[in-house]
Amino acid sequence: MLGQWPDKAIERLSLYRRLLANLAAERVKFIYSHELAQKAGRTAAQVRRDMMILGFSGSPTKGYEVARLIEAIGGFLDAGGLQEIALVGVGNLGRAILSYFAGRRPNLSITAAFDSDPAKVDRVIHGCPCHRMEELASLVAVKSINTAIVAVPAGEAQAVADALVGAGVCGLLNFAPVRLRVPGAVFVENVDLTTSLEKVAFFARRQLLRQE
Amino acid sequence: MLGQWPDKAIERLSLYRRLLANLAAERVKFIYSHELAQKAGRTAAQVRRDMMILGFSGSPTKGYEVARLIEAIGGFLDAGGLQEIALVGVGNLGRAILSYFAGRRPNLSITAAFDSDPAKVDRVIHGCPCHRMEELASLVAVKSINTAIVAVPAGEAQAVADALVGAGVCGLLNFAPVRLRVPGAVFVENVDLTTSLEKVAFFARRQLLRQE
DNA sequence: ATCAAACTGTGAACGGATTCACAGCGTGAA
DNA sequence: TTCACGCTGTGAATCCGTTCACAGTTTGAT
Ligand SMILES: NC(=O)c1ccc[n+]([C@@H]2O[C@H](COP(=O)([O-])OP(=O)(O)OC[C@H]3O[C@@H](n4cnc5c(N)ncnc54)[C@H](O)[C@@H]3O)[C@@H](O)[C@H]2O)c1
Ligand SMILES: NC(=O)c1ccc[n+]([C@@H]2O[C@H](COP(=O)([O-])OP(=O)(O)OC[C@H]3O[C@@H](n4cnc5c(N)ncnc54)[C@H](O)[C@@H]3O)[C@@H](O)[C@H]2O)c1
Repeated sequence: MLGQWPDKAIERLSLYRRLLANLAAERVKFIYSHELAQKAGRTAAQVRRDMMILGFSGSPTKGYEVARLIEAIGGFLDAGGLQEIALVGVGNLGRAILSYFAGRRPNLSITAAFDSDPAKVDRVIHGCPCHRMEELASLVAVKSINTAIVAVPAGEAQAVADALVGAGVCGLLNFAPVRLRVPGAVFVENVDLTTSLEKVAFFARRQLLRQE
Repeated sequence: MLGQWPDKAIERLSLYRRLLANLAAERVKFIYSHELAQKAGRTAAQVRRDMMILGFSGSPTKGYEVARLIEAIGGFLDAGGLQEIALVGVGNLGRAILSYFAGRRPNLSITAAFDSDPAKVDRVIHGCPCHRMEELASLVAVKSINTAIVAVPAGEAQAVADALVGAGVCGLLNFAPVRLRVPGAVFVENVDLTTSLEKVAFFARRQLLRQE
C-alpha cells in the first residue's frame, strides 16, 4: 500500500497544486503540461504521468483546466474533512512552524501542541494551545490525530515518537537529527537540515571548481 | 560534474558521519556495514557501495574503523578550511536556523545574516551579525561565501536569489515555497515543509486504511 | 468538409540507483 | 599449519522512476 504511489509523485502533486493556486489567482483557466512542467522544474512527460495517477484528463487543444485540476489534486491528497496535526516540542523551530502553518491550509491544521517545559504549557502560541505531555495520549485519541510533527531535541525524539505511536499516530514529520525506530506501519519523513546544508555546501564547492 | 556523485549518496554520507560521531562518543572503535546500515535505515550493500565512493576500506574481520571513517567522510564532504554560509531573512524560521547552527559544526558556519527590516539589522542574533541588504554583495565577496540560506517570504525569494547569485553564490538552501529560477551552474536545494507535511498526512491516512 | 497543428495519453525504452551473490581475504581456533 | 567462519569489495542483475516516441484527439482555419 505504501509503495503503491511513489512518495516522489505525492510531493510533485503537492507542488503542482500550489503552483496552480497561484495561476488561479491570476485568472488563468487552462495550462499545458509543458507549462506546468516548466514552473515545477519537471518535464512535460512527467506532468502527464502524474495526471494519470489522478485519472485526470486534459484537452489536446486547451490543456488542463486549472480549477478542476486543483480540485482533483485535493480529492486525491486531502482527507475528506479537516485533518488535525499535533506538534511536539515548542522550541525555536516548533514556534516557527506554528506561526507558518497557523490558519494557512483549510484541510490541514496544527490544532494541538505539546511540550515538557512547564513554562510553555497551558497557553496559546500562534493560535494553537500548548498542552502538557501527560495529555498527549488522550488528546490524540479524542481528536483522532494520526499525524504529528516531532521538534524536540535529538535525545528526546525516540521517546516522543514512542509516545505518539503508542497513542495511535501513524505519520511522523521528524526534525530531530535521529533515525526513529518505529513499527513498519508508521510513515516517517525526516527533515534533516544539517544534511541539507552540508549537501548544498558540498555542491556549491564543486560548482566553483567547475567554473574555474 | 553535478551528476558525478548522486546527491542521495552525499546525504547518506552526511548521515553516516553523524551516526559514527555518536558511536565514537561511546568509544565504539569498529563497525560492520550491516550495523551502520541498521542505524541509518539502509541495507548493508548500500553502505559498502558508499564506502566505495570514499575509496574507504574495512577489514573483513573487524569491519570499518570508526575514527578513520569519520575522517574519510570529512575529507570528502568538507572544504579544506571553514566554509562560511550566509542567511537571508531573519524571521521566525531564520532565527530558529541561526540558533540551531550557531557554533555547531567546525567546518560549516553561518557567519553573515541579512534582512531588509531596519529593526533587525546592525545587531547580533544568536552570535551572528545581521547586516543590511545593501551590504550583501560586498560581504559575500569579501568572505568568499558560496553558499546561502533563503528564508524570506515567497514573494521576495526570487529577488533575493538573484542578488545572491549575482554576488557569486552558487549553492542555495531555499525554504520559500517557490521554485527559484537560477543559472544552471547554481545548485538549489528546496526544503518544502508544506509538501513534506502534506505527504506525511497523506501516508498517515493510508496507513490507517491499511490497518482497518 | 477537409486539413494542419499541437496537444494529450500511454506502451515501451531507458538509465541510474539499489540489491544480489559470490570470490577473496584476514583471523581465531584446533 | 590448516580450516572454517563471516566479513568486505564488486561485477552483474534487478528494480523502479523517468523519458521517449507516437497514435489518437480536438479545434480552428481554409
Ligand atoms: N532550529 C532549527 O533550525 C533546527 C534545525 C535542524 C534541526 N533541528 C532539530 O529540531 C529539534 C528542535 O529544535 P529547536 O531549535 O526548536 O530546539 P529547542 O531547544 O529550541 O526546542 C526544543 C523544545 O522541545 C521541548 N522538549 C524537550 N524535551 C521534550 C520532551 N521530552 N517532550 C516534549 N517536549 C520536549 C523543550 O521544552 C523545547 O521547547 C531538535 O531536535 C533540533 O536538532 C532544529
Ligand atoms: N516558519 C516556518 O516554519 C516555515 C515553514 C515553511 C516555509 N517557510 C518559508 O520560509 C520563509 C520564511 O518564513 P518565516 O516564518 O521566517 O517568515 P517571517 O515573515 O517570520 O520572516 C521573513 C523575514 O524575511 C525578511 N525579509 C522580507 N523581505 C525581505 C527581503 N526582500 N530581503 C531580505 N529580507 C527580507 C523579513 O524582514 C523577515 O525578517 C517563507 O518563505 C516561508 O514561506 C517557513
